[in-house]
Amino acid sequence: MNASESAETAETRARILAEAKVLFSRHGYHGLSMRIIAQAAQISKAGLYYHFADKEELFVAILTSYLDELDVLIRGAEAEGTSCRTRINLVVHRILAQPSEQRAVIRLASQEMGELSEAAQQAFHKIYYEKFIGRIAAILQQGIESGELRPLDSTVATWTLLGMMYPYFYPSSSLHNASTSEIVDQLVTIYFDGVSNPADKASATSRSQ
Amino acid sequence: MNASESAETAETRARILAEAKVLFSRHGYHGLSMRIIAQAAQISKAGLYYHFADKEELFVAILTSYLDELDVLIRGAEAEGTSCRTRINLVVHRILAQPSEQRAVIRLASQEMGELSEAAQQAFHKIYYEKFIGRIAAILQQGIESGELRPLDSTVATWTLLGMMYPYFYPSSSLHNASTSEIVDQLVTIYFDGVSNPADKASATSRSQ
DNA sequence: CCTACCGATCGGTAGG
DNA sequence: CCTACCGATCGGTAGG
Repeated sequence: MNASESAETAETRARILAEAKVLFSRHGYHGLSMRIIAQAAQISKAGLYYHFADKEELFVAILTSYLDELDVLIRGAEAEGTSCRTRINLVVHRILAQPSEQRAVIRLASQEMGELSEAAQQAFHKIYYEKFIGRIAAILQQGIESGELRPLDSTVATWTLLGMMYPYFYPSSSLHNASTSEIVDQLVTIYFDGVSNPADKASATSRSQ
Repeated sequence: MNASESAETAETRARILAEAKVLFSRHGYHGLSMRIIAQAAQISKAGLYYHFADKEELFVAILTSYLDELDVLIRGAEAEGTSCRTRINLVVHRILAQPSEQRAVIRLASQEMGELSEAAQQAFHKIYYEKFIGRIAAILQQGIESGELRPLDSTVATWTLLGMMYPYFYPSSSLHNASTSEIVDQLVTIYFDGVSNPADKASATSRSQ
């Protein structure tokens, strides 16, 4: 009977996390109250506090759980891809293939990190870099070292790539319905080849300005 | 005396807008209270409501005032630049040359638009596209039509460019101290030429995957 | 003693 | 523009 009680507990906890993830992504940290979360998870507010010590702990649980998913996703892409470009291509395609509530957590993290306590901020910042940012940067750095990419600052290269994905991290954008594989291809191609027409001389001229 | 009263009123209003802009950028719409804004602007909370009907009106005033700045900035770049690339280059350089509190308003707008009332949302969305997004898209569309850019979706091209700038729209990022002209050059070059090494065959191979 | 909560209410603060 | 407040709701906790 203990086992079934624990299973119910885990189920409730998972339901809270799932509901809160969607709502936090939509309204931000301060824009969402514990009352609303409790309502959505069909539980009392006090019940919420049985599972999570406070609002911050619940919020951080959402972020870290998603980072674990990203960790798996990136490991898979690293293993399957051979070149820097194929690996990045796989990572971008797979992240943008996720349901928008999932990938919206990336924006949520960078957006609301500053609202957390100093301790939570530092702890989260660490795993954020270990499991996500640092991994992307490492793939790009390898590409720079192997000569596959031009010699540029890997930090700039990383943030530029993540930035390009950013518009797709919003929950209710018109872009989402359209985030098909073709659009993702366009995005990755812009990153790796740029938007200039190679057959055009004007772009090469204006480039030196 | 009316004139001097108006001048003082305008001064107070400007002080409120300046303080609130910084604080909203740091804490988001719901993360900042009218009490804190009043404190920062050295005014009573009721005094705040003398100048702005409610929180939303103050918030929207910050956004629209910045959009007017962007309007001037983009007009200037359109007039000075000749090619698509030079014009975009000017726009990006000038936006990222602004103090971080200024350009942070762009992120603030896209981030918190959903928290506004339906009416404010629609009104703001309109001028947001008229003065900013639509203008960038038009410059890129010209580049596509003239053959300077590859034939791609101008919406995707626009959001990709804005996304690349996004990391620099955060107020307290380590990237800001480093947003020198050189880094902006790297960013624009990635956009127009991509990150791949032209002398490398592997990137061309993996591209067709 | 445990678990998985509930109804009610705490001290403070929100926008107005 | 201020002092003095309001209805409601905030995050969090009491005993059972």
